Amino acid sequence: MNDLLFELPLPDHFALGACLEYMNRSPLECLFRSDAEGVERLFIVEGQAVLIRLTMPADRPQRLRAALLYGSLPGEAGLAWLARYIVEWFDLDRDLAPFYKLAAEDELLGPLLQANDGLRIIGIPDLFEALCWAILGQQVNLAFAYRLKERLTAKYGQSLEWQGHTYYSFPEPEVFHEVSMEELCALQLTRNKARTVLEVAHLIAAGALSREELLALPSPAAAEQRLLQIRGIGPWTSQYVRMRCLRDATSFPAGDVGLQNAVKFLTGMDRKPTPAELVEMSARWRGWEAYATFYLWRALY
DNA sequence: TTCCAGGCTTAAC
DNA sequence: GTTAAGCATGGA
Repeated sequence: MNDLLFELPLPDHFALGACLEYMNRSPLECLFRSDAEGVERLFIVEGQAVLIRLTMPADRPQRLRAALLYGSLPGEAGLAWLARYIVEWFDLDRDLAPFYKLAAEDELLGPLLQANDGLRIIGIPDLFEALCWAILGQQVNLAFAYRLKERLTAKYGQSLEWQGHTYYSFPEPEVFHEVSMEELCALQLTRNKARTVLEVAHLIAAGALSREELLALPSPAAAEQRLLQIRGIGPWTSQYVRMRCLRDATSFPAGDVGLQNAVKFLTGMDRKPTPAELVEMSARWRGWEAYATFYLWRALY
């Protein structure tokens, strides 16, 4: 089966190849499977497992093609949901021209722009997944964060075997209703991570927290404040979620150690810049701080 | 063994 | 409001 589902028009300054290079950065990623030409992901659409592959068709290079590898054809609403997810995933609605104009003149970003031409911030459209990924990534190295996500996903998510590979979808928050801290700690989550994941799962499952609600707040800063009210969610996590889920291009995780290391490496400083120094530096990227961050991260891999 | 990793909370100033 | 210490875990 390889049915065309739909094709999405692509904006300027988009290159699937550059996005895939980012997505291929870790072999430990469990929520999609990517290669040099495309990416495959398992979705649960209207309760049905649907395995999708995204590519750029050679005959229509300005389009992103979604093909159905396995599962039943979703209905109209399901297809619209999928298309919206993909737009959010690759940030296709954004006009990147202003960022490219600004970054081309920038000492640090200029070279990164060329090396990653057409890269967009790869989003995490689902709020629960985004929060969990940020929580799991707090204060641990990325390899370990990927292992934690894989364990959480394998234990509580849905999966599909197809052509010798196992595809996973991230667990729904409702699944954690009866899950205990001890159960999550057995997966090597610290108590703080376990407690925060459960708290977030309960809030979302109860309807007390949602992406729509956060986006409806008067400002991204208000959304950040709402997230900060949750115990276990600090500045880094809320800024990270603003950046990768809420799609706020001005979010700037100045406390991020990866960002600090990238700037140290690119500037040749003999120490990591402080968060205050990074904030000061980010003035020249105003309006595009999140994109600057995402491109700077690329200097590390 | 020590230090670091895409931090957070709490307590003290 | 700012800073310091404690926390917990794997990787190099």
